[in-house]
Amino acid sequence: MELSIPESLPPALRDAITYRELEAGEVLFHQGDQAQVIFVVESGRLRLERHTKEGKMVVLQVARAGESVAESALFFDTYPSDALAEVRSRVIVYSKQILRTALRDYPDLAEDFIERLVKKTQSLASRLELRSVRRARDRVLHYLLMTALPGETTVNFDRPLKDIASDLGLTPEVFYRTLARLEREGIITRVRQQITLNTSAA
Amino acid sequence: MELSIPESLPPALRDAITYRELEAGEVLFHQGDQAQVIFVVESGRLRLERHTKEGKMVVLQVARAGESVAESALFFDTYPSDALAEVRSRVIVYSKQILRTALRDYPDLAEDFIERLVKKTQSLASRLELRSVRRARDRVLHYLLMTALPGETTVNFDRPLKDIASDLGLTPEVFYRTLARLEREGIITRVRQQITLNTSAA
DNA sequence: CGCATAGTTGACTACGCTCAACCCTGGTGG
DNA sequence: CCACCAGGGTTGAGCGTAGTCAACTATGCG
Repeated sequence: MELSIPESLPPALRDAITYRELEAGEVLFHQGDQAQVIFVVESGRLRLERHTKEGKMVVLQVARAGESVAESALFFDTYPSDALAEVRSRVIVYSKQILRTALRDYPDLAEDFIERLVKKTQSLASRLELRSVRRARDRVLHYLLMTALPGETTVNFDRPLKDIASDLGLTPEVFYRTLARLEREGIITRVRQQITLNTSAA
Repeated sequence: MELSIPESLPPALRDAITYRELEAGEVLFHQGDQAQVIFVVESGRLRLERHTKEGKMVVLQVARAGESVAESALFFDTYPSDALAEVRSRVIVYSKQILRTALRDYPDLAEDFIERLVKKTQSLASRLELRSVRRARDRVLHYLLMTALPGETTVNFDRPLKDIASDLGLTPEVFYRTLARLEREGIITRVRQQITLNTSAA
């Protein structure tokens, strides 16, 4: 029983599901909006971001197919961030009240939900760790190492580099420069949107 | 039924509880240690921190009485961070297997656990947002605003300022300087470990 | 073909880090 | 009771590096 697989869900919850299509760039919800529902990405890609009064922006999550979004709505009345589609996307919409009931009635579902949340906290903790690395060069390397699948040395980007830069908390200029420098130093090799780590990375 | 209140727990879980006392500075677990148990702080204060290879450190959480620690052990085999007591502390120790069973058997408990996790993700997201503010002055103000209880304008620190600085991702020197500057500008007032925001903060 | 957006590079600036010196406090022991 | 010490707190000076602004090229996409 998994939140992301409607067919696996109990009837009460399955029947309450609706869907929503989003064009690239379309906003799903805004920070502060009343939160009655939570979402799972069915296809495409959503970006959750927070904006500070000074105009700074942080990417909290990039949600791809199967990932859930706005679980915090279960315990809060409003959404804590903005969410928008980076590409044309389709999301599954779950009623908050019905989901809460289902979580109580179906231990499998609750377990799946808890696992999602635990992984989300892990992911956020990793990003926080990444941000603590000050030098752009080190941060980029750290990022590449954590992003490359275990055993792999190649990272493929399906989004513009400037978006990756903002994930990293760097300006695009600094990110480009840093990649160029790492390539000049022979530490990485770039082919289009694909980056390979050359040295035997620890 | 709350994880942090042993008396409220079902017998199977309540009987499996043990306790551990920690001196100030004592380590509860290290990053990478085998994770068989999770914890709730009964008294005192724990700090969870991650260390990068380059020697940088990030504080992931400061856990006080009632807060849970290392929930991720439920789904991972090892602890993802170090945990140590900042002051003499006492923690409740829960067996991971028994807790998992209890979460399936007791919806109230699962609900409490989910709520804890949701709040933790919120808290991590807030720290990430804080880190995205670059200027020390703005970051400190942001921090003071988010730390002051709603409606209040005063923040009391029960830990050394240098620890707060590291929470903020600033060196102690920069933090001291920034506080001094804000005080000179009349924006805050300091009395010992207590800081008051003067202006009508938005 | 033209426009929008991503990517790239240079030059300058701002600001946080580092190192270093010093003060102040509380605690310890002679 | 004082001397000493350790740690937190504070301030100064100089450096390194990420940010910013700006100009330009490359790459789609209508």
